Amino acid sequence: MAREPKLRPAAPIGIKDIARELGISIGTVDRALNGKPDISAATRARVLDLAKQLGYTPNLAARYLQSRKPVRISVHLPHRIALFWDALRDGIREAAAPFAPALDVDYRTYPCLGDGDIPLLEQALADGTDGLIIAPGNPSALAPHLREAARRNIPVVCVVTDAPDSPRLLSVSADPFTVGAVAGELLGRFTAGTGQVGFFTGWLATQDHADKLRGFVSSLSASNPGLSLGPIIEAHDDEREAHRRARDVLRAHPQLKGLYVSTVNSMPVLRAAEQEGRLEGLTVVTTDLFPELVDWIRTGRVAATVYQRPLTQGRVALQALYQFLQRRHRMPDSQRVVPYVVMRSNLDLVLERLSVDHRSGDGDRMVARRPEKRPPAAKPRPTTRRRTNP
Amino acid sequence: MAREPKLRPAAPIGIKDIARELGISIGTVDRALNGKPDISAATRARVLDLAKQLGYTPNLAARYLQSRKPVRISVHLPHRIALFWDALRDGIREAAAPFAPALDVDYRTYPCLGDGDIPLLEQALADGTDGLIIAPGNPSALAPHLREAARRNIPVVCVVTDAPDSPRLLSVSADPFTVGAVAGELLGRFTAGTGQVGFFTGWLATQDHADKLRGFVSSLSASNPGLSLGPIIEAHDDEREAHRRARDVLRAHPQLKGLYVSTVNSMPVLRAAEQEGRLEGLTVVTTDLFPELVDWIRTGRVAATVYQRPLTQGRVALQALYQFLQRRHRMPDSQRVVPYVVMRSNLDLVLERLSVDHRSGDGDRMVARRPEKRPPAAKPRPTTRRRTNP
DNA sequence: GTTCGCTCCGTGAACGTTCACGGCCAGTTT
DNA sequence: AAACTGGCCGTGAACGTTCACGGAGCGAAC
Repeated sequence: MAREPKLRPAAPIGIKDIARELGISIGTVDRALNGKPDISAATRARVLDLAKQLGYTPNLAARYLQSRKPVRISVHLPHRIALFWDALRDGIREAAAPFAPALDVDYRTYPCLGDGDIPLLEQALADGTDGLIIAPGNPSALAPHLREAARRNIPVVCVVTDAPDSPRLLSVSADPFTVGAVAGELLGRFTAGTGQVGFFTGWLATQDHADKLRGFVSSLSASNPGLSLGPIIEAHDDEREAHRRARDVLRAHPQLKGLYVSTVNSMPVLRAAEQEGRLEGLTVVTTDLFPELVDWIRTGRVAATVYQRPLTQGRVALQALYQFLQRRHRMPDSQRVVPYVVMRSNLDLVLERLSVDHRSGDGDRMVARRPEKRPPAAKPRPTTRRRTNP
Repeated sequence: MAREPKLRPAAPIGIKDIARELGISIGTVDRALNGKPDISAATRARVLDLAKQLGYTPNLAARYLQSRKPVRISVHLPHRIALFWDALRDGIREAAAPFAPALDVDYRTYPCLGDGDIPLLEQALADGTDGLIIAPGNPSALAPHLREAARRNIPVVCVVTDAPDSPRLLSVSADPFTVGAVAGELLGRFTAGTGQVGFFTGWLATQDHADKLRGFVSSLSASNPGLSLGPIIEAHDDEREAHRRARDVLRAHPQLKGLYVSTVNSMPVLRAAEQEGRLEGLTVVTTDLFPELVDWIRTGRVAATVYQRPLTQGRVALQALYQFLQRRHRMPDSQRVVPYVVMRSNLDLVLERLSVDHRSGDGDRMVARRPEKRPPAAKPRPTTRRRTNP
């Protein structure tokens, strides 16, 4: 354990080792390994065999040094809701940075989920790209193009949403069932007594939203037998509709104990509850995080929000894709991100992490907006320190 | 937007561009840039100037290709508590994998936090290492060695614990104040009515534990004015002592409403509560996650646990260190990881992530132990899918 | 004046790949 | 028989660095 001169990994075997062993030239080995023409099937097989047997792994440094074209990854994401998708793009950017300049990511944006992604995908396939990161809004319409990508050996990673019936390398998402289940458990444990809770969603026909509802139901009464699911409201991503329906529902259910707003934009519902003077008696849990919500959490009007961590989703997606492109490493085909439970006590920490990722850009997205007004639960200050245990 | 042949980044300038510009040889430029001897101060300055002016960045691929010695990072972590530190090591391993074989991590283990790390550090400095990841158990005793490392330009990253008064590149930790605050908020919101809650810790003299207490206090009554902090128990990381003290405290405080166990090993306290028949009336929040705890959460006997995410801490630490070693990129000197709130509803998802990281090894750490007995809240099954919104 | 030593600098060979080029040998066409 | 074709393969130059070697210049010691 003391000296041990850290024995060299015995010079990993390279292309020329294979050539020497087989008595052929390195050019031929190159052709065999990279699936190029101008080589007989027999020698190709021999090379491939020996390469596998010897455990050959290409030296990526040398490869990049030679043909200095970087790996190209196309990222196709919607514009709306900007805050969410921008964070996702940031996560990708952050994860891609260490690999520059061997990796070249280009971002393309289309207006709205499921609307305009197909032409972009066609174009990327035409222009030639090495890998794709997309958010399939309409999996069935996308399917033929994904099959085409698979045929051409272009790996595709799905983020946030999934296209489970199409060929794709893997999908990254905050498991919607768990997101709903966490919201249900929080609401169940936060709310004392008996009664009903309301569930706001976008479209129930949407897979993700339906999963959230199932998760929510599965844990709500398990956590608090006194609670049951009351009204289920589809807001259709429309501010005015959401506000109107929220108001109506609150009036129709004066006994409502809690709300789970699972749509991206929870503000209309929150404002309606406030205007109806119902906030006192309601426990509210929302989804995701945006500037307007920060203050509601800080003041406790929203008890908690379940954050789907777009930044992390982006990072995981890019890393998985790049690892596959470089060394054909294949991860489990469903990477599920653990959602954050964000409450008043950890809000600042979450926001800190969010703003940190903006060294390169605009910088003022979530945090700067609300300076240091409410002292966010006393900053830690140094005291005596001795030893520490996790 | 359509054609755009993705203009090449105009061939990043290299060592020979500088040489040509200055009318000297690449060997000299190399000596200047890498601080080697055998070069006059004048030419060195000229080269350094021009390099900065031209924005020269070394081609890492070429560098690695040539002098194929990898970057060496030494990781010094305790053995106990194995589960926690092993997970941390796994996080490092996982993050280091993409950079192999240009990165060579060697792990050294000492028995217990703060006990035996110093000789290891001395040895690593003597053997020559490019960077260090450590968990400073006793910052003041470590200080001179950290200064020595700084003098030799060897960057040091602290994980889990910190040595804020010594020079170090940065520290990664789950902010203990927030960990305590989250526990306090959960306990406050989970517990109805009025009364006292107990706080179990290791040593209050420990910085981290004291911070957790402060965080806990700051959010407990803010979340539930009816609750106040009752007994504070130091268990000194001793199973028997913890069990005995827990029993005594429970008997002395028959009205206790809740418990927060902030020590690594919460089992003695939990078992004492069970034996005393007090579990029904107690809301229990713990810290971190280990196999024995899984069942307690699943059955609801433990309401939630605040998980400090050693895996993520390891990943962040390694990435920060490697980025600094390669390109001198410097991140904020305090990387704070957002702790997970783990409850019954997301327990399986967290465990899934944990077990996934064991492709390479033993594999059966947390998950395999408890197969599929209790159906963990209905797996999602496919239904109709149309479009999706985050 | 030769030898030695020292400082500073240029030279060229690696490192593991990729790729364009050209060569050889079969078989087929003029 | 010469010329052409196409399949298969070897050759060698790059890619941007690092590093060992050696040489030019210059002053000091013999």
